[in-house]
Amino acid sequence: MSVSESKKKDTTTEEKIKAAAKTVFYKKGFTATRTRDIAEEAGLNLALLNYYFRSKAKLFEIIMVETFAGFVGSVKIILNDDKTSLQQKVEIIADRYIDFIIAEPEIPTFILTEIRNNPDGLLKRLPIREILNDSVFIKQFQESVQKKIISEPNPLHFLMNLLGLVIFPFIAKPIVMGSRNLKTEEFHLLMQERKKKIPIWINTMFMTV
Amino acid sequence: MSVSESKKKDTTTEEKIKAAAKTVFYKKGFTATRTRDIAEEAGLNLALLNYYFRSKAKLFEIIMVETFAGFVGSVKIILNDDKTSLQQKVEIIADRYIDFIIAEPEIPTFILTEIRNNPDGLLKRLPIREILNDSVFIKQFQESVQKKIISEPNPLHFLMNLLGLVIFPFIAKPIVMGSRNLKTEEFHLLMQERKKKIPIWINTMFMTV
DNA sequence: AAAAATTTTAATCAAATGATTAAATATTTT
DNA sequence: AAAATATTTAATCATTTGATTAAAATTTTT
Repeated sequence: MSVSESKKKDTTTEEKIKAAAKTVFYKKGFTATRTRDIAEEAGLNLALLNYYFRSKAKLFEIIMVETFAGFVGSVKIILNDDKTSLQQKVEIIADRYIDFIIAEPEIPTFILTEIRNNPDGLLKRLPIREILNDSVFIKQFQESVQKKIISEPNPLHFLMNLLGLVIFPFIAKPIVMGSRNLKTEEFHLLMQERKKKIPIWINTMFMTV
Repeated sequence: MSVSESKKKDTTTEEKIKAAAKTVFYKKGFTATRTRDIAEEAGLNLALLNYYFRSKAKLFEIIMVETFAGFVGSVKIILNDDKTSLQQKVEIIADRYIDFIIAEPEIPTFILTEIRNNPDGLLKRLPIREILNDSVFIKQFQESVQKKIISEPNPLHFLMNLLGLVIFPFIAKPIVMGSRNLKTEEFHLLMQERKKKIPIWINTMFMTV
């Protein structure tokens, strides 16, 4: 009573289901996960999924939007900070995203495969184009191109390269690890190295000075 | 009779099924494709799938191994050509792979997601580590490191960057296209540009001279 | 052409799976 | 504490889906 709003349990059933759904959906994708997997992961009765969320699709929808919005939203904030330079933005993105993906390694593949399965559904709701076009990043990029600080006029190449350098190794993780027999810890060290290297690489690729 | 070995039909039923299976498996992955999808795509009776291939899993297995072996095999040949320099290898990989993926745009995501679903199964059969370690590429790379032509000692960074620059834009294609409202043709032009740019980028990233 | 072998089809099965229901249990309100 | 409300459970349904079967059609062999 005194703690008023909080429930007895530290996590409510609804939260448990969402957490379990995230775990399973991230790992297996929508079609490959069975509602029973989620129930089991949560340690709950199957019927509760349909009691709290109306259907598997609805539950997935919620997880998907949250995940995707979080992922896009955090880049948006970084790209729109007018107190950081282009170079600093690259450093921040490399640093934050590598940490983020190490903590949630399934997310990149999850997002990419679910967009493949349903490209329109999500992309229409997330106005990526507007976010990008109106961003401080784009302004800074165009200025730098004009001042000939950057040699590549197309910001898409810049972003594809940056995100490719950050994200691709995680997507290809099993191959990367298999190609040199790495343990998880060694793989993570490699990725930590990249936090410092990626900004340098991007610099030498694009910056004329 | 005279044309001896060839059948009346230009494509046998078995081939039709395999072609249809490729199309559907590539687009949707193993779990999300129903055997009925494949039958429909092939314009054939469902029971034929089990007549020619024993099961969905067996059919998938065949497609998967062929695809993966083809993909890895072609890099293997390029990496082991002792008549080409490191720089030439980069040029060839960028050129060939971008053309290949434009022709078969679903393959990268297909391979990546299926490895995620079953990392051991395939990677154990494809000896990536051996292929890489025994390659001419690795020798050339180590020599270049010793001669201080290359600044980065770890070939994994080199390969991750190269393949990331080539493959990532295709994996993220819906996002890339959405981010600037590109038509497929414009996206392809972007990728064609990258054939020339990637070798230059890799050079400026890694080569000291 | 008849017989044998192969290929294809329609119908059906069995298991998996998303969803529902009605009853049981727990919690909150009165 | 009793009544009302909310949550949880076990059992079950209906659909989907991979697989099988027996018969029909086609092709090959004799």
